Amino acid sequence: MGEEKIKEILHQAGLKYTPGRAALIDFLWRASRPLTQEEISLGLKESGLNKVSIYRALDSFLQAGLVHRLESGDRVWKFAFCGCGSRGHCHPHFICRACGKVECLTKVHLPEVAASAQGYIIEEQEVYFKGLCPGCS
Amino acid sequence: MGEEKIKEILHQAGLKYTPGRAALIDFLWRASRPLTQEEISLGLKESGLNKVSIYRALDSFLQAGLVHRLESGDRVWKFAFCGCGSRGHCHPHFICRACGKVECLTKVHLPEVAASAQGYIIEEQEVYFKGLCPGCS
DNA sequence: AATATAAACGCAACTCAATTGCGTTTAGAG
DNA sequence: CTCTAAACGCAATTGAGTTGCGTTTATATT
Repeated sequence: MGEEKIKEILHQAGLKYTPGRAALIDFLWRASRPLTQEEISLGLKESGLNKVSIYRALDSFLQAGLVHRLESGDRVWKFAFCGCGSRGHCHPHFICRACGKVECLTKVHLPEVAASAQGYIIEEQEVYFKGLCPGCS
Repeated sequence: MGEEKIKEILHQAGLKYTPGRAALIDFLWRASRPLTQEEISLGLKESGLNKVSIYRALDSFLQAGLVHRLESGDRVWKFAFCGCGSRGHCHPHFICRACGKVECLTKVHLPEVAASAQGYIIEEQEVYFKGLCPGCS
């Protein structure tokens, strides 16, 4: 992602531009799938961004709606850059039980579920498919 | 739940009948919603079942398909007794962002999603609705 | 009923992702 | 250039969940 675009995104979110955060956004954007802090740390090794700083940056991105955060069954947060803007997850995710990787199924259309039972206010919806990915099946 | 019924369930699962496990199954069955280990410990205080024993019993129940296990966004396992038999979750769950409680939406019908993209083998499906429950809205 | 044995249990110690505290550095507005 | 709040790094802490290990107990078999 271009530096100018990243500056614009951070500015619009009310966050400061720093080399670490720019590298983080670019890395998430290029991955185009949810990543753990560990995966991010490995990928940004040369940038030297601290583990705590990564978590804090991701938290502020989350609050600003720049990323989605999800658990995929192993009690580890995964973060994905997402430009859809909605607070709820805009697309389902596929979790491979063999390699553990998570993918965004941006092309899968989710039908509307009329779950507006009495008194329930539904703000977000998350859908997970679990099984084997093409590489593992 | 009756003692005979519990004995039958445990026997069918190849597990021994113990007072602790019987109390655990009955408690989960009466709750009819996913509970954390902490909630279970509080509810079974008088039974004195140890935290580790609860986790180990729940794990064996999980393997036997007697319970479902899910994460509801706070990195804490929740376990629910479920007689549906399927390994995948047979119904969606509602998570209240205010009180944190999770409910099984057994009455909500999930439409089939044709997500059988090339190479993906889908074994389970989990659907979460997040928002406010009747008590918190 | 007695015995054998594998499962279940309790306690203490451990793991590890995530968070907190705190002092230092830096971005960016004025 | 200066000032201030945001961002950062390091070390210590938290807490759900797990592991090791010795003891107890359910239950099948003699």
